[in-house]
Formats: sequence, structure tokens, C-alpha cells
Amino acid sequence: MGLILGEDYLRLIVPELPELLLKRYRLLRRIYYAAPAGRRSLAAYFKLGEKVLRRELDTLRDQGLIHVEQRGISLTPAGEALVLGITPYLKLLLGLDAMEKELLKLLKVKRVSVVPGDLEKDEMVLLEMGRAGAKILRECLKPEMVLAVSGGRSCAAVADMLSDLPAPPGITVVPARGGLGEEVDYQANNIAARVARKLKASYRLLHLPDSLSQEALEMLLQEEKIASILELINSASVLLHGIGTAVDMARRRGAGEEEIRMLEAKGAVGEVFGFFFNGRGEIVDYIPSLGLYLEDMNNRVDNVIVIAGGSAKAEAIIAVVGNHPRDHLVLDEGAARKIMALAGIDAQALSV
Amino acid sequence: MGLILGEDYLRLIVPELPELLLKRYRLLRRIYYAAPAGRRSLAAYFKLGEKVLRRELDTLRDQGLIHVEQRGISLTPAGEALVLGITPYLKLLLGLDAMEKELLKLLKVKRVSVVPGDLEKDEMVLLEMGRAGAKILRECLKPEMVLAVSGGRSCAAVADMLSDLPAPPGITVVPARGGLGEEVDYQANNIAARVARKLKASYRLLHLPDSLSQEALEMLLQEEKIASILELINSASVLLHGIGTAVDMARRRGAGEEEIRMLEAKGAVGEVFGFFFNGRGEIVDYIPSLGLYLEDMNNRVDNVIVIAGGSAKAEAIIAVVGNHPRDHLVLDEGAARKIMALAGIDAQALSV
DNA sequence: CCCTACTGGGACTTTTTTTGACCCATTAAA
DNA sequence: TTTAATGGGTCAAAAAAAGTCCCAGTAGGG
Repeated sequence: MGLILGEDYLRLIVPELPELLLKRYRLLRRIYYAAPAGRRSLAAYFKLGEKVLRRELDTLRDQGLIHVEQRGISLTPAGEALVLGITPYLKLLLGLDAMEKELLKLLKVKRVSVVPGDLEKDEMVLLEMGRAGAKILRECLKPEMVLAVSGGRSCAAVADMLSDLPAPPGITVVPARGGLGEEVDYQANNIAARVARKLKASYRLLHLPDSLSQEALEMLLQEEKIASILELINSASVLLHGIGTAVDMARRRGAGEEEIRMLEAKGAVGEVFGFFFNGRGEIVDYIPSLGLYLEDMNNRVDNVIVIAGGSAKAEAIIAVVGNHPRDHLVLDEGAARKIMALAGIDAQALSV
Repeated sequence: MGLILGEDYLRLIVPELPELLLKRYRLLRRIYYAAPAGRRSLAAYFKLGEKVLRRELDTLRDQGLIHVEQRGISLTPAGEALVLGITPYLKLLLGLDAMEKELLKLLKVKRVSVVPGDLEKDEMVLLEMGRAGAKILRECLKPEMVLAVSGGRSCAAVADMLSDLPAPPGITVVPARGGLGEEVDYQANNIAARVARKLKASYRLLHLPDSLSQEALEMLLQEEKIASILELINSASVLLHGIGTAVDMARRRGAGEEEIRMLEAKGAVGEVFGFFFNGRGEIVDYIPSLGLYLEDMNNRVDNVIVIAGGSAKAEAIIAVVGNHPRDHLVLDEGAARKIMALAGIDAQALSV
């Protein structure tokens, strides 16, 4: 309470503080993830003049936060501790804490974690989201459970940011759904394997060809191997998935303009591993495949960790995660602010 | 703990924050005490260019902290709340909190309160010290007690800053010592009366001519009235006094160069209502008068509130307040830093 | 009653700082 | 060995800040 009071005073009397703080924080964050980072590449990344950046680097160096060497810039232990530890404080200062509370009320989920920054402006935010998601994921893990993961960049970030401390024993990681052809790094199978490796858990994959007909899928269901994996998938008690915007996802699957117009007519805004949702959270279309039976998932999965960022995904997030008290939602500041705006809530704090 | 952590991070990543914060805070504080304050008079006070000040005022106005009108600048309710409420937070940010702890260990007193700012650079600090002293004073008051106060600017500030909420009943305010001719506003008698008025308490004064001989004082002791007041003074359980530097005080009492050389030879550095202390806290001289018997005061007075500011008084403060576990010490940042420096402790945080 | 000496706001010029664009020696990789 | 990075430094242009002055209005003193 005293802390929040202090923050409010601080923002009142030094209104340029969030800007200053974020500028440097983003710089440090970038260095953390891209070390050893060169001055020129940093300048290019932030679209800053070289001199401007240099001045920032000078102050950071004076503060003992970065190490400037010939081979590049890296964080000192102090800088690393800062990047890793300042997040909750930053959230407080930026009012993200209050925003999380608002979103919690609005979306009626179990937990909301808003990561500082805008994914569309700084891709490091994705890694931060991965870090936040990984933290929540670890908290949800219990021995002998099945964890289902979907594809996508966000889930890949979670996999990347998971520490490789071992998880509780007996965990099995499976893809939430098979064969939804994406770039290999972002495929559910691939991510499931990566997550399993980090957790030192076992995994089972579901390799299916893309774009199968309904009949072909039903035939595959007869296969012993596939049926057993499907059973495993549907016994998952934790699900980690990202969210796509409907049109974008359809297009990435190679849908024609006609199909997209159909989707739009149905009101599809969000997509989760092949299922398309309208604004009211109803499934209006899906890509034929095998995997989680989404319809009765509510009864079986204990924790769903949803991770999505970028203001473009605001509508999709609202559509997908509304009213699921088992959901943990990880998103970025950009998406969070957009959601607030869509809901007509004024988020006074400024976005930098 | 989390708060302090946050502060440390904040200072690391935005090292210019204390400067920014203090600049504005001092401005607000000045406006608070001098409202309605004019732009030009503010600029003159802070020795700032008019434009510089104007820009600060603009941002403060944008933040809704000040009210800029033709008759002058004043604080909005928000600004007032900030000036009154930000102090503990400011102390944390400036590291005054840590400094208080250090001084507590160093001086072995009951409590230390360091007021942000340097009295020698900004006289508003005196009023802040008064506010801090007044707060402590009120905490020490109990019904039917006698409160003794000394003279001096610092004690006058306490009197000024006392709210006029009534105090516990039956309190009597007396001067700690009679007739130590100063400017009337800073005389102990005067301050005792002002304090009493604020506390809605009764008071008894001890009017004595200046510079009486020892014999004359002994004669006065025979006087019923004077004797009764002396008894009252020596039954005081709370004592509020300031500290003077020895030489300065002697000079103000009109001492000749010869006398001052004598004082210096005796090692006198500090002065408290007519008693001169050397660096080891021993009384090495005094101005003849009547009042508190300082020698056995330790046994009778429960709480001594010592208030002094300005780096010039550092030595005097050390001399006077060392090793008195009943003492509450109120001082300014300037004096505090000087004391730390004298003690060889590095106060890393910067003074602005 | 007026007059004066303030006030805040605005405009203009000078000074300082900031910014962008180079160049250079060094170094790590190719 | 070559190449393409790096960090560090310099210098001129541009932008921002600061100092100065002036103006209209108002409050307080005479």
C-alpha cells in the first residue's frame, strides 16, 4: 500500500519517469537476450540514432549495469539481476498491476499476467512473455500429469524460456493437436518435444499429414497407436496454448479469399489450435485434425495457460479466454491496453 | 523489503531520478510554505533562470499539482497531499532511511529523523524540520507533564509547525532557561508561549535580565516566584532544544575575541541553552543564568527532542547528542551527511 | 481615488546541448 | 588474409534550452 502510494506520488512529480525507465529497461532487456550485442545493431533495433543510444549506454555503463567490450555489450551481474528482478516493480510503476486486476474482473479468468512492453514494437517482449508463461507453467506441474501444448511463436517462447531444472516426475508432454502445418519451429510437436526436454520429462508426438479429410481422420482413429496418443492428449490436465487471429491463421493455412470471407461471415475472430471462435467464444469453424476434444475440455483440464501478445490479438483474446475460471492468461502490455480500450476502460498510464 | 529493492533498481536504472525528484519537490515545498508565490520570487529564491523555472512550473501544472493564477502560484489539494505525504518515500529514495539507521548506531540515541534537503541551501528545510519535530513532540506529550523548550530558530520552527489541535490536558510549557538574550522571536520564553498556545496548554515564563553575575543569580534564587518556576522547569519530563555552534553562539552573545579564543582553547564546539560542550560531550563553559540543572538532567527528563540543521552544526550535534538513549534527534540531510562524513561512513547517495 | 510594483504570459535572440554523419584502429570471424 | 563487424572519437548541423525583454492585468499602499 505504501509502495503504491509512493508510485503514485512518483509518477505525479516525475511524469517523465516511465519513459526514462522503459527506455533503459528495454535496452537492458535487449542486451540481455541478444548479448553480446553491438552498438550499431542495438541502434538499428531500436531505430535510434547512434549518438542517442551511445549516451544511454554510457549512463548504463556508469551505473555498472552493462559491460562494454570489443566483442560487444553484455550485462554485468548487477544488470542481469535488474532485468530479471525489476519486472514486478515495473508493472507497478506502469500501472500494469492495476490493469491485471481490471482484466481479471473483465475476463473472469484465474490469473492475468501483463508483460511490460508491446510485442509489435519490440520482439523481446515475446521472450518476456515466454518467461512469464514458463513461470506459471512450472507452478501448474504436478507428478504424473499430462501437459498438452499447442504450436505458435508464443508457445515456442515458453519452451525457450523454460529453465532446464527438472520438473516433477512422470510428466508427459503431448501436442494439443496434430498436423496443423506451420513452420517447423512453431509446430506443436516440435514445441512439445522442446518443452519435454527442458522439463526432463517424456513426450509423445502426434504426427499427422496436413489437411486430411474427415474420412481419412476417422480411419486414422482406428489405428492403435494414434488412438492411444489421442487418449493421452485427452487426459491432459494442463494445457498451454497461444491464440491466433482468425483471418491471419486461415491465411497462414493457405485458405483462399473465399474461405476467409466465409470465416468472417461466421464472425470468427480468434483461433486456438485449429478451432475458430467468434466474439462470444463459440466455435464457428475448425480445421479437421485430431487432438483435444475441445467441447468437453472444460471438465477435464485443470489449468489452461493462454499466451498471446500484440494489440492485434486483443479481440481474439477476448473471444477465446472469456469466462474460463481455469485459465491463466499471459499477454503483453499492448494487447492488454487494447483490450481495456475495447472494453471502454480508461487506462490512464501512458504507453511508451 | 520489496520496496527498498524497487528503489535500488530505480536508482540504478534512472540515476537522474533523485535530482529530478528533488528539484520538483523543493519547488513544491517552497510553494507550499510561501503560497501564493510569484514566478519571479521563486526564480530568485532558487537562483534559477526564469525560463528554467517556468518549464518546471508548466510540468507541475500539467500534473495538476499547482494552481497558477494571477495572484500567485499555490498548491492544488493534490499538490498539498503530495508535499505532506511524500516525505517518507523521499527519504527512502534518497537513502535517508539507511542514513537514519547509521546515525542511530553512531550516536546511540532513541530516534533519528533526517529531513530531506540542506538547510543552508533552502530555508524551507527549517520548516520541514519543524514539522518533523512537532510530530515527535506530540508523541511525547502526556497529561499533566511539564515541557521545557529552549530558544533558537529550530525550536521556533517547531512552534510554528505545531498544529493547534489540543494536547493532553494539564500540560505546562516552560523555557528551559531564562534570559539568554536573543532576538525576541527566538527567545525561549517567546517560544514556550507559542508552543503553549498551539497545544492549548498553560505556560510559565522566566524573565531574567541578560548577563547577570553569579551573585545576582543567587539572590534571585531567594525569590519565591523564581524559585517556584525553577522547580517547575526542573520537573520537566520532555525537553525540546536546538543546538548552536559554540563560536557562533558566543559571538551572538556579544563575546569578545579574547573570550572566543578561551572557548576554543577549552575545545567547545556545541552550545545548548547557554552550556558549552566539547567534542566529548563534556560541559566546558556556561553562561550564568537560571533554569534546567543540566548535570542531573539525565535522571529526570524522559524525552529530549534535539533539533538542529545545516552541515556547520555537524560537530556540535555529535558533541551534544552522543550517547543519550533518551534523545530524539531531528536534523537535516546536510547535517546528517556531514556527520556521516566526519564518522568516516560513506553515504553513497548523492546530495543535490 | 490613483499609482506603483508586483504578477503571469508571450516573443525574440543567444547559448548550449543534442543529434546525425562521418572516420579510424582493432578484432573476431570467414 | 580478407572482410565485416565492433567501439571510440571528431565535427558540423539542428534542435532545444535559457536568458532577456516586454506587455497587460491586478492587488495593495498611499
